[in-house]
Amino acid sequence: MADKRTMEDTISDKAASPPAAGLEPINLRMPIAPQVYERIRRAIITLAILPSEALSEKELSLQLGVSRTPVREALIRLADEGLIDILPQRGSFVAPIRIRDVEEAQFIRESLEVAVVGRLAGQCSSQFLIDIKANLARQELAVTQEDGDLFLELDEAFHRSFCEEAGLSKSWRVIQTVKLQMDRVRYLSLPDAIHLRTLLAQHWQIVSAIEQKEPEAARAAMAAHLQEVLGTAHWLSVQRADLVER
Amino acid sequence: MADKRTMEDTISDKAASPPAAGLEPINLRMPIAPQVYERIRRAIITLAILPSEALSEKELSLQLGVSRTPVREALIRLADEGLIDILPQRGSFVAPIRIRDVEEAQFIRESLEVAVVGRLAGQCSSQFLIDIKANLARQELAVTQEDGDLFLELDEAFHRSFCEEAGLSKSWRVIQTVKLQMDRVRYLSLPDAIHLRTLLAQHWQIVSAIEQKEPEAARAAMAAHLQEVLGTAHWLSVQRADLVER
DNA sequence: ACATACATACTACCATGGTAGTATGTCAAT
DNA sequence: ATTGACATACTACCATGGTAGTATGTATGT
Repeated sequence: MADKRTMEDTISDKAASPPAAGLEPINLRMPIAPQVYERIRRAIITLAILPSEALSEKELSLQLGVSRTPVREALIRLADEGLIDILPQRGSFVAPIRIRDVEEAQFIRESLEVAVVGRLAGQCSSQFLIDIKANLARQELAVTQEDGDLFLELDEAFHRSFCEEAGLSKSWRVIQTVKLQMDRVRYLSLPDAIHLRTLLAQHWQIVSAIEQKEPEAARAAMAAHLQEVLGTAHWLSVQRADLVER
Repeated sequence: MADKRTMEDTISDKAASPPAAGLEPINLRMPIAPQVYERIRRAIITLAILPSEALSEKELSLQLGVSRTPVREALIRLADEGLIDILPQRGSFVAPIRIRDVEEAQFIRESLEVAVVGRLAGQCSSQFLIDIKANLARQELAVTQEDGDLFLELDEAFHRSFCEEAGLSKSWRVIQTVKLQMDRVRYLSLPDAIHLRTLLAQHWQIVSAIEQKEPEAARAAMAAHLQEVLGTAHWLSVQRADLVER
């Protein structure tokens, strides 16, 4: 028992953890718990695991080829962040997409990120403007190539860079956490290329306002941009009522 | 082994978990992990455990009379919230009071709570105004009696009630989490009765602005109120440089 | 005096087994 | 058909032992 990471480098094929239903395998040479968290989070966000689906410590640990402890820790953290509902002694379940939760997540994110760009419009480095325009150029490409996943990645970096430039790393963590509630909605609306064009245009407006050093304009542009997701959420709540809980 | 909660109701005095250095004993009939979290959190906030002090899973589990598992889970959560630094394979330590972290926590809290009262000034129930004035009356008493702990408790309820009235429970959780970074500062400044009078006056201004349905006034009053803590933080960083890290 | 190897004593991390609690199906009694 | 008792199969929760990794003191070699 407890072989852990010894002799594991020898590529043993005995009990070579099953295909793992869409979960990529774990690297046993690095801290396991964060990897498990990341795998499950991605699976939920990309709807590889659907809302209300049951997750059990035991089953996940078998699929991932690790023990139940790191799985349990990952589930606790995901429950903290509202992606999972843990019912004591009953089971853990992927949280449904609650329209109410998406709205509040949006409120929190808007409050914070509007304040962040307000600061940035007052003072930011010229290098920051160069870097973020480079990012926007890549977003252009992603949109024309209709590469939704790439756009999502660049969008994440776009928003994160505001917090980084302002020296507000903890703020980004909060945003990132509440954003999880919207990410499933965003993922569902990805295929819509027209929608992506809209988002990109809004990104440009935000950057312009910052460059012109107009805090109020920047705040307004960011608020308008972030409120986009509310529209798609309501749209999905009728279009995909099977996934979204009113 | 693994006696858990069986035969534990018989008041056995064998190995009756030591005095526990200021940590109140655990009720083994209720979920243990949350209780452990709460005990350690309180001990850190009230500076019963000082910044940079080492915490070990094993020692805490012995003091509290529980196993290492719930202790470990509590420490992970506290690390998530920034009250503890976990250095893998080295140890866990109470996070120092970093002036930088206090400032960012203040930024996050202000951004959120200003937005909340802005909403409330637009629309709130009359019952809410009655309840919150009752709270303020009790705050008056706490101040005149110089009962700092009671004031802190009422202050917490005061701020929480805004989020509750607005139906923003998740927002309160975020505020509560970042507030942890300031709580140690607030705790240090408690004995100052004059300071408490100032805070109470600010509370009244906020409520008045809401009652008059003046969102901008309410936002400004809340912002001014929440910025108070920054002053005391900087004051403490020279007065108690032993506790506060610049 | 000053590096360098090594034993020792910690730590967090992970694996694993046992326990109470909950849901559900089965079957008898009404 | 309904209800209630009970066996069964789960679950999350907790206790505990083993492992690699890190720090530190202590000799040993230069």
